[in-house]
Amino acid sequence: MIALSYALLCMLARKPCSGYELTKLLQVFWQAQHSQIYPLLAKLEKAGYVTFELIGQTGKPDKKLYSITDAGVAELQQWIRDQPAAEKLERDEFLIKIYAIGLMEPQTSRRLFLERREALLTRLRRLEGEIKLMEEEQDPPVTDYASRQFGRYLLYQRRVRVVREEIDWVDWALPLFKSSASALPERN
Amino acid sequence: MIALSYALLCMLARKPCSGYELTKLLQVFWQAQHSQIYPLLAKLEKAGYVTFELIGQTGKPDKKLYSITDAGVAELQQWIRDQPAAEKLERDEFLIKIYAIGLMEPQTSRRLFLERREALLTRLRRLEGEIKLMEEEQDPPVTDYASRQFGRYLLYQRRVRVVREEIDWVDWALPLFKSSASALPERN
DNA sequence: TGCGCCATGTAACGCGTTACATGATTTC
DNA sequence: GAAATCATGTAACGCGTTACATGGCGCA
Repeated sequence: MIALSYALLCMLARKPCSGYELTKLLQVFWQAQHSQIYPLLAKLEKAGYVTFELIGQTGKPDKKLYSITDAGVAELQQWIRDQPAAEKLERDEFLIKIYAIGLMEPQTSRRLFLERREALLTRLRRLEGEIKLMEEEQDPPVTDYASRQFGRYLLYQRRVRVVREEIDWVDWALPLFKSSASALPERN
Repeated sequence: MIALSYALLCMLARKPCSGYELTKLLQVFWQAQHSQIYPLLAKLEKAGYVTFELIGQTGKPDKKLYSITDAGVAELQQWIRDQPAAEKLERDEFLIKIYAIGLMEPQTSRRLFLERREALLTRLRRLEGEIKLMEEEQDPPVTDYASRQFGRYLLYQRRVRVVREEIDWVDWALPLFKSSASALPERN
C-alpha cells in the first residue's frame, strides 16, 4: 500500500468516483497519472478495500463507479491514526531559478516573477471559486465536523492560503529588482 | 539534463561545494539522496559544466570540491531564462489525512494537528535562524541584488512564509475540532 | 562499545512518467 | 476538420529511493 492508495481511499470516502474522476480530483493535492491510478484501483478492489459498479452511459464511454468498503474505511482510519506521515516532498523548478536569480538581468527576473504571478492568480481564482461553492452549502455547513466536505474544505483552505502567500511574497520581492519604477498590479 | 542538475549548478553558482555538502543544502528546496547526486556531479563534470579539486583533509575523509565553470553558468542562465518551469509537484501525506479527517474522532484529529504544529515550529526556528544569519551580512546586504546570497535569501523568505502560514492555518483549523475547550499554544 | 558525522561511491528495485491504443461525442 | 472531453487500459523506460560498501574520528 503506497501513499497514493490512501489518497484514493480518502477521495472515495467522500463519494463514489470513477478512475477518470479520481485522476482529475487528485491533481489538487497528489498529482498522479491515470496509468498509475487504474491498476491501483484494480489492486484495491482485489484487496477488498473498494468495490465497483459498471455504469453504462449513452454518448460517453461506460465507466466503473468505485466505492469504498467498510474494510477500506477501517484500513484508512488505521493509517491516518497510526502511520507517521512521511516528510513532505516538494519539487518546484521555479525555486531553483530563484536560488540563482542573481545571475540574471533584473528585467529577466522581473519577467519570471510577473509570469509566476499571473499563473498564481489563475489558480487563486479557481480555488476561491471552489471554496465559495462549498461555503454555500448549509446542511450541514462545511465548517462543521459532520459535513461530508469538511476535510476537503480544510484542504482547500490550506491551498488557497499558500497561493495568496506566494502572491504576497512575489509582491514583496518584485521591488528588489529595481530595473525601472513600475506600480504593482492589484491582487483582485 | 534533469532539473536536479540545474539545482546543483545553482548551488555551485553561489559557492564551491562538495557532493556531501550539496546533498545537505539541497534538502531545503529539492530533496535528493547522495546516491543520485554523486553520479550526477560526475556527469556534469564530463559535460564541462563543473570542475573539481581534490581536497586532502586530516581527521576527515578527503573530498572533491566542485566549482561551476563559465559553460555551466551559461547553461544555467539559458535554462532559467528560456525553459518554462514544470508545474510544481507536491507530495504531502498529511494533506491526504486532512482530506479524510472527518472519519476520525475529534481528539485524534486534534492530536494530528498538534503534532504537525510542533514539527512546523521546529522548522520555523531553524529557518528564522538562518535568515537572521544572512541579514547580519552588510557588505553588501542580502536584500541587495548584487549579494551572493540574494537568491538564497529570497528562497528562505519564501520557505519561512509558507511555514508561518501553515501554523496560522493549523490554528484556524484547531477550534473546529471542539472535543474540549483548550487554549491555543503561542507561536513564539 | 556503539552511535553519529564526514565523505564518496555502486547496485537493485520500483514508483511514476511518457507513450501507445481505442473510440464516440461535443465544441471551435 | 481539428481538438478537447470522457473513459479505461497496457507497455516501456528512467528517475529516485533503499540498501550495500568502506573507514577514521569524536562523543557518551
